[in-house]
Amino acid sequence: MSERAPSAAVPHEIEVERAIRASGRRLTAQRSKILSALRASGGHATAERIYARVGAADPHAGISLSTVYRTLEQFAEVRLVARLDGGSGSASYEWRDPEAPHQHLLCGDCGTVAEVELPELVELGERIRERTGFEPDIHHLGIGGLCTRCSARRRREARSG
Amino acid sequence: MSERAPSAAVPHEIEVERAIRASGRRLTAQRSKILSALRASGGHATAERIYARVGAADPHAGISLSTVYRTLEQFAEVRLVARLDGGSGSASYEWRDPEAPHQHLLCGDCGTVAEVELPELVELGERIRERTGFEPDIHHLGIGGLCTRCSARRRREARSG
DNA sequence: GATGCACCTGCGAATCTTTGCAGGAGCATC
DNA sequence: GATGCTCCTGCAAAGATTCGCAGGTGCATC
Repeated sequence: MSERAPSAAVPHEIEVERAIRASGRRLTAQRSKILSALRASGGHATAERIYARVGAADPHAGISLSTVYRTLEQFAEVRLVARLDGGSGSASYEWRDPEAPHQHLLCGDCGTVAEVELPELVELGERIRERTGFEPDIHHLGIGGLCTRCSARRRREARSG
Repeated sequence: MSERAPSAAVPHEIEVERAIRASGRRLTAQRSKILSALRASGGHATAERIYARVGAADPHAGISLSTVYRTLEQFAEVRLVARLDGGSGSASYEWRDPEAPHQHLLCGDCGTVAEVELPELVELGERIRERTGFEPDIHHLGIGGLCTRCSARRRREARSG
C-alpha cells in the first residue's frame, strides 16, 4: 500500500453514474448493483454470470435476468461496456476502460478470447471516419479467426486427412 | 450476352463442393440446396430467410431450420460463408467471395450494415499473426459503431438534452 | 418535501439458436 | 454394386435473448 489512491486506474463510481445520468438515463438501484457486479468480475462476464453475482452479493436484490440484459444493452449504448459476440453460445460483456483500449482475438474453433493492443487501429478508425462518415468503435473490437493451437491442429488434420 | 462465361466471377459450384469434401465433410442434398439458396440471395441473409428460400425453391425439400443453422456453421468453418452478428435480433450470413474481400460497418443504433474495402487490414492481419500467432480472419470483418445518420442524431440529442 | 411524467422493472411469452438422440445416407473400400 | 463406418438430418427440448405490458420509481419541478 502506497500513498496513492487505492483505485486510481478505475474511474470513480460517481463519474460513471454521472455519465449515465448525462445520457438522459436514470440511475436505479438495479443498475448500480449490475455496475458493481460487472466491474467486480474484472474480465469478460456473461449476462448469466452477472445475474448470479448480483444475487450472491445481495440475495434480496431481486433483479431479473431481463433487467440484466436490458441494462447491459443500455450500458453498451453509453459505451460503458463492450459486448463480445463470440458466436458460440452466449455473448459476454466487458467493462470498457477508456484508459486501456484493446482488441479481442476470438477463436472460432475453441472459443477462447485473447487480448491484444493494436494502436495502429486508431489511425485506421480515423480513415474509416473520413472515408465513410461511419463512427467506428475501435476500442474493444472483436476480431475472429483461429488461435495458434487451433490453426496448428487444422493444418495437421488437413495434412493427415 | 457476350462470349464470356456467364458466371466467371463466381467460383463454380463444383469447386465449392470439392472444398467441402476436401475438408472431410460430406456433400448432401440439403447442403447443396442451402448452398444455392445462400448464393442466390446475394447479400446478407438470415438463417430464417435461407430456410424460407429453400422451401420456396423446392416445397418437398424437407429441410429443417436446425439443419440450416448447422450447415451454415459448417460452411463458416470452411470459410465459405461469413457470419455477421450485428447484436440486434438475428445474425446474418453472407457468401464469402474470396475475390472480393470487404469489411462490414455495423451500426449499433439502427442495425444497418455498410460495406467498405480496407486493404490496409491485410497488413494489419499480418502483424497480428506475427505478433501473436493468432490467425485472424480479416476478410469480411465486422466493425461496430455508429452510422453517419445515427451519430449525427446522437450529437443533436446530446446538445438539446 | 409533495407532485407528476417518463422511464424502468419484473413477469411471462415469444423469438432466435443450439443441442441430444435415434435413424438415414454419403462415400471409401472391397 | 454391396458393405460398413461415420457423419448428417429431423425432431423435440433446452438454452439464450428479446419483447409487451402493467405497475413502480427516479428525478426535475414547484
